[in-house]
Amino acid sequence: MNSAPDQPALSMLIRKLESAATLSDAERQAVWRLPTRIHTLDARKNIVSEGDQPTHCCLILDGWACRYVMLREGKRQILSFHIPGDIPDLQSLHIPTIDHSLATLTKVVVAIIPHESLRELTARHPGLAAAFWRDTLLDAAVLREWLISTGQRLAFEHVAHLFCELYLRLRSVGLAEDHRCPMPITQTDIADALGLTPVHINRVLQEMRGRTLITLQGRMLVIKAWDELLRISEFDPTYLQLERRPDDPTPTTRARWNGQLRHQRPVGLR
Amino acid sequence: MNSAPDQPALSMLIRKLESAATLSDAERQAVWRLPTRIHTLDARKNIVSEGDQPTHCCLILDGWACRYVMLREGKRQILSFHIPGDIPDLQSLHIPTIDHSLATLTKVVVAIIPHESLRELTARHPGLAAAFWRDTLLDAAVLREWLISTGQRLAFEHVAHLFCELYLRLRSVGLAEDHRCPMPITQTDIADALGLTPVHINRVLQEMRGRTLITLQGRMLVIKAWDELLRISEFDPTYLQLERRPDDPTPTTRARWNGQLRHQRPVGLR
DNA sequence: CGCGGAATTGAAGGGCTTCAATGGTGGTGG
DNA sequence: CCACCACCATTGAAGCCCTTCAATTCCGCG
Repeated sequence: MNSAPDQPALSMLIRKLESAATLSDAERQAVWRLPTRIHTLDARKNIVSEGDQPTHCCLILDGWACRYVMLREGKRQILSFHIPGDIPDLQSLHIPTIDHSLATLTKVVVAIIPHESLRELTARHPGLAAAFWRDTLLDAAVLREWLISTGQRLAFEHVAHLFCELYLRLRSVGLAEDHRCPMPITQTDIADALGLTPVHINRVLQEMRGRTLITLQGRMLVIKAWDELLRISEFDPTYLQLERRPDDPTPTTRARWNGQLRHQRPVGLR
Repeated sequence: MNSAPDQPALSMLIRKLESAATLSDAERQAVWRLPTRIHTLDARKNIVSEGDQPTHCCLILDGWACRYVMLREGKRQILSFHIPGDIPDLQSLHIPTIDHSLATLTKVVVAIIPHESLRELTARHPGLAAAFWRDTLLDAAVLREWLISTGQRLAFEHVAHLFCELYLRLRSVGLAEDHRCPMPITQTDIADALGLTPVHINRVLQEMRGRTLITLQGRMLVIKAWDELLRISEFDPTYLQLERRPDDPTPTTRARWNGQLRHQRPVGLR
């Protein structure tokens, strides 16, 4: 682990914050003055552990990380995957004791920012506070979609949904294109994220390959049938709040059924 | 549906915000000046629908609500339950298009607050912005715990965990005591929240009654074996960030296994 | 008192798990 | 540069948790 001052970290942060709001010059410069330290971490090391009371947040500059908890009998639930541009522990700014662990999946480069500085920054600049707040809200939106998948989708649909999400998130930070993206995680990681077993994930991937939906080898995912994958997983990108591109799925045709299809009414609906 | 000016609504809001932070007099008075309108809604009506772009937030004053989405074939996933004191659509303040519906489960009384007023309030008072932000972070913490349950726990454990959570949340706003609380939802609602079928929920409840863990009748839950329910569900209240009481489970004895129990290391751990 | 939603029960089946073993592969060191 | 060795991926068989389908009973409410 080394540490040094840095600027690219802050330009990545500013790009992130400006993805939704437009920052004033004063705000941008205030971010620019944030003190950061760069750290490089090996793969599969905890960044923050459950029960910790962090004094810093970390901005991922390179590599993948994940939130997770361990349960009895060694069961692990991965709660989220994090890629460059993410601030996975931003919440620790307002919730002192962290209720899950944060760990690297690959070798990771992070920028460390003191809570103190972020508190001062957001207190002085409401626009920045809103931008950071929004970032944690998007994080929750992804979490909701994971709950939907885990609760309602079959393993095949769930894996498809995860791949769609990760591809779009990676593309939005310039790390994917042409339906190809890095996928530097194991089948066991995917299993623990989806609440399934590695054995079953393996069988699902076999079938995806067999149906020529994807290829996945050498830590690289290629989606060969994007539209099909979207359809199978009922993927609607609205929750990611990304700018749309020509070949993207149209948020207006959200593949969810808003009709009354159960024998009991589906909670209200008008 | 009726509507009228109100003050009890704001006192409930202030109590909520002060549960963590301490507000200054100026902040408290600023909240006090928020314009609110009171509405009464029938049971099982949508408050906000997926795709809407709300211009107001709603503070629940009485009754229960839930977030949910509909999937193909009439499948429904409930994403959260909401009780008095909650602001289930606070996120709409910074995420324009809502990606799920919000509906009443019982007859509900809400206070409606314009986004405009909340934006002005949080822009002027960073402490209040932080308090509202924190509220959405706690919401996400509950969501994470639901994902853990759905991904890793058996139906029996999952139901137990839900009951523990709801009891503590209700008690924290004065709506429960002595291990008894209202539970005005159907077994189908529980099933859709847990990603299970009503039939199976019914069987789980049968067994819970048979083992004298709970009684559940007339929309009232009585937990007859609190400690046992905590143990079974590996319930750790840390994520709720509530003040502790004498008979509460101790956050320090979090029942999660932080040892290395898998044949592959559980992501890091130093 | 009768209606409709909710709860309950039984039987059969399916998606996924568990257990156990084998095959593959990338990274490291000699 | 190649060989070794964890770790990861893959495969098969048996079993279980939960689902599906279909009645039937219970219960709150007008």
